[in-house]
Amino acid sequence: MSRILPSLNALKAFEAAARHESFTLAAAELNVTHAAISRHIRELEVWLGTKLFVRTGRGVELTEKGGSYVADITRGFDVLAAATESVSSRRRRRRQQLVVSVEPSFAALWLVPRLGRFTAANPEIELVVDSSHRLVDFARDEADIGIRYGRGVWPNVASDVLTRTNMTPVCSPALLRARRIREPSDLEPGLLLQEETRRYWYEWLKAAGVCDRISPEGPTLGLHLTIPAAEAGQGFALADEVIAGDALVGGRLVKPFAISVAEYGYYFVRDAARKDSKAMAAFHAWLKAEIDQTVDAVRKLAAPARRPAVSKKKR
Amino acid sequence: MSRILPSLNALKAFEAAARHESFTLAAAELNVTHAAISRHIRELEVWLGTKLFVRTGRGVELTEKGGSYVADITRGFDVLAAATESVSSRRRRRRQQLVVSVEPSFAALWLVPRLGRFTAANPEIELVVDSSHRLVDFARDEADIGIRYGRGVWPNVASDVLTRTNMTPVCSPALLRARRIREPSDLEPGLLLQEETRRYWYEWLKAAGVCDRISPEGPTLGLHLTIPAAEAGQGFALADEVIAGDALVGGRLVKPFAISVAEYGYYFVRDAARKDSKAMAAFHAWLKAEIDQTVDAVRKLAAPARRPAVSKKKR
DNA sequence: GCGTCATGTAACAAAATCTTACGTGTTGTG
DNA sequence: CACAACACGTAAGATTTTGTTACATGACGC
Repeated sequence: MSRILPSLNALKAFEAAARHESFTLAAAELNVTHAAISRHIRELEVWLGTKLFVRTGRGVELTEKGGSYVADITRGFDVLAAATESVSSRRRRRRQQLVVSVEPSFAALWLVPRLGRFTAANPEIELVVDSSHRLVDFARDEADIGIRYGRGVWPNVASDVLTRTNMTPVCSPALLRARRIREPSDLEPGLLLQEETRRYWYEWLKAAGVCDRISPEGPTLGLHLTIPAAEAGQGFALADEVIAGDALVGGRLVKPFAISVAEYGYYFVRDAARKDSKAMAAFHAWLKAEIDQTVDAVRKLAAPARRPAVSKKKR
Repeated sequence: MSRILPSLNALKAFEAAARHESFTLAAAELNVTHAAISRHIRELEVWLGTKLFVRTGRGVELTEKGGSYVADITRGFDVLAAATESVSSRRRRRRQQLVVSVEPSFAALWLVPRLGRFTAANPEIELVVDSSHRLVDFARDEADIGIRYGRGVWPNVASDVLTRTNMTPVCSPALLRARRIREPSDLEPGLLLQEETRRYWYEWLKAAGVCDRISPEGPTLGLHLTIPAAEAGQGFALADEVIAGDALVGGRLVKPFAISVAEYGYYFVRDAARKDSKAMAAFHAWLKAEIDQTVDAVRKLAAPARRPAVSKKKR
């Protein structure tokens, strides 16, 4: 049989774009920009003399021919992949290790429940989660990247915002009903669950206009405990859409007030002097998508004003 | 399924090398140098962590794993190719046209009988054979390339030697026996079949040391007729291993003398100012291989001293 | 013993692919 | 209805991948 094939890289791009019906998502999966996918698809369509996608408003849909083509080439790629997997003797040892330094609360409450999705999509990357309170020192630590909560400006590192957050108290619905709390001034100091630092509570109480009258006096727990404690009805925890996202969406926590401190966010932190590996880029893309999904889900619960998406800094 | 694949270009290189069990032949098929194939194979072996070939003395053999891998990926490529062929609406119109200017004799006696092999291997190239006696003028003619017989030095064109040849008389075995011809001086002038020019006969007769006594007086035919006439026993035609190759190998013609003029050859002629297209490169590679095959077959009939292979000029 | 052949590979060149930056049109939201 | 956000399109330049050249090495044939 004649073996005329277009660029196989273009075929990969097409298969991913067809599966997602999105150039943007295909780009994220293949760790390239949407421009690269767009270019591959265009050239493939010219080469074949066949339209593969119809460009709808903000997206694309497969044409009939595109649909049958992707069904067929998917089988071809599956055959190649199965053959490759069965002959490869170093596939596991080929796995790249990626050491991620995260705060324990973020690890426990958000990252670890989601890691299965990352590792399933990226079996070639061996993720190592390094729980640490302190900012990673890339010159000394083993970590490749860090995820940190804060203002995003730290010395000697580059940081990309993953999402900006609104820091506000959360509590269980039962506690809210039982204590008849309607205003910040209704808060009882002994119910304000504390982390290691009072700083954040002071900031919020000030934003609420009650910092001169109320000071947190609840038990001091780690953040990874304040949220479950709040879920158990033991008080109010300061939290944000990410860290409390699952509990908020699940109805185990609610936000009693609209007042929030919008100054902090989650940041993807890396060594400014170092080129991103493919694994780092893959993790970053996955992480961003997952965090965005969490935040969107929370923001749909009660519609506060939409905040503009923060554009990505240069890598 | 996990979809981890090595470089698909490397897979293509591997498949061709495995099919030929030769990096050199795979390179010719894919229009690259053997170095590119070697590099792809090495990187594929590293990536997989598996040896695909055993390097024997002057060649390679597939390992067991290599053999099963190529069997599997060939199916994958076949699926991709079949899918591509069924969806493509412009495959024929995608065919590149390649206009080749050749001398009528070469066309009739050598090229046309072989063209099927080229077009079968390169269905995407539409070959146009332009028979012409004169050297192609690339500024005026439609031709992309030319094939010419001569010394290889022409103005305004670049030429690559396809093969150097030995010009010598050929005749049918029956004629040889009937006329008891053992020496050049035994030749009868009326049996020396002529083309448009006597030049070549004079050169050969001089090399044979009989030019002062013998002059060609046979009928004047075109070269595309002198060979069949010689096959029919009507006389001696001046020919070479290429043009008379099929008849020599088939036993319809023989070379009565070892004396030959080695000054001429077949040349691949192209516009020096123009970059080769893939089609041109493909045709050149195919042509060279076919001509070499013809010449080798003739030279095996009666083993004259091996002539050194002429190295390829810079493209 | 020497010439030829096939593969190996470093260094450099060429081609392919990707990114950036901006544009365009559609959609969603206030 | 206006404006912000989103997804795709594409030119120009940057980066990566692939190919070529030139030479090396070892095996094979004469």
